[in-house]
Amino acid sequence: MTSSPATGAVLSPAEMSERTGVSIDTLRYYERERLLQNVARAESGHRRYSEDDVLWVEVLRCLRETGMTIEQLRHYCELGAQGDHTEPERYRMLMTHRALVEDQIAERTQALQLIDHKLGFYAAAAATETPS
Amino acid sequence: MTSSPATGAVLSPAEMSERTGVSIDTLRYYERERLLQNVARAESGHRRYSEDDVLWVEVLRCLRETGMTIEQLRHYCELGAQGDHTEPERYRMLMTHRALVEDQIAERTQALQLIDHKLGFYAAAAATETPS
DNA sequence: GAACAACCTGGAGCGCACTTCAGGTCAAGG
DNA sequence: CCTTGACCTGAAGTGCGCTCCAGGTTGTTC
Repeated sequence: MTSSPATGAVLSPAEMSERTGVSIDTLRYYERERLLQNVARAESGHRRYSEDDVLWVEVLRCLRETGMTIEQLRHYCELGAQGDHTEPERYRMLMTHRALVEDQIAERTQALQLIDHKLGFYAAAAATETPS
Repeated sequence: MTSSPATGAVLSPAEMSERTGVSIDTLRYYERERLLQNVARAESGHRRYSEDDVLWVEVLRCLRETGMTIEQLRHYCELGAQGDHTEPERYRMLMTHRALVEDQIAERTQALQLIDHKLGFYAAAAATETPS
C-alpha cells in the first residue's frame, strides 16, 4: 500500500501549460524562483507535473494576479517547506494579503462609480447634441 | 465677465503632488506622455496647476490603478483634445474599461474565497495541534 | 537512420511605468 | 551679492515579471 506516491495523472510541460494557462517559460521561471518545488522528472530529464502541482500553480496565479510579488510568494513557499511550525506566519501573510485584496475591491468599486459618472456625462451630451 | 479664465487656486508642483498623491516626477512624466495637457506656467517657467488639473489627475490615477495603460490613456486624452465628435469613441473606451474593472472585482472576489479557504485550513490545523 | 517536435539549461532581453540624474535657471532671505 | 531650495530640461537608469534565445538532448515517426 503506497501512502501517496504522487497523484495519478502526470503532465508534460505542454499539458501543464494548457491546464493552468501559465506559459511553459513562466512555469520554469517559477521553479527557478522556488515558487514551485520538487517537480518530478521523467528519466529523460523532462518535467512531469502532478495534479497537486496544478492546484498549487492555481494558488500562485490567484495570489500573483491580486498583487502578491514573486518575492513574497517565495517567502510563503519557503515557510511551507520549513514545516508546520511556520503556520502562524503563513496565516499572517495570508491575512495581510486578504486585507490588500479587499482594498483593491473597494478601490475598484469606487472606480466603477467614477467611470459610471463619466459615462453618464457622455450619455447626457449625446442626448443634448441631437435633441430629437 | 470672464468666461472661465482658469480656476481660482493655482498650485505649485509640490502642492500638486501633495494634493493628488502623485509624485512631481510622475506629474512631469504624465505631461511628457501627453496625459496632462496645457499645464499653465508662471513667468519663471514654473508649472502652475489648476483645480481642474487636480480633478483630471485624479481621474488618471483611477484609470491607471485599475489597469488602463499609459498608451490607452494617451489615446483617450487625444480623443478629448480632438473635440466633441470623438465622444462616442471615448464612451466605448470607458465601457470597455468598465467591463475590465468588473472582471477584476470578480477575480478578486474569487481570490478572497480561496484565501479564506486556506485561512480556514490553517485555523483548523492550529485547533488540532493544540487540542485543548 | 534522418528528420522533427518537444524538452532541457543558463543567460540575455524586453516592456512598462516610473524614477533618478546632470547640469542649469529663478526668486526670496540674510 | 550670495546662498538656498524649488523648479526646469533631456536623457539615462531601475525594478519587476516575465519572455526569448542559443545550443544541446530525447524520443517518436517515417
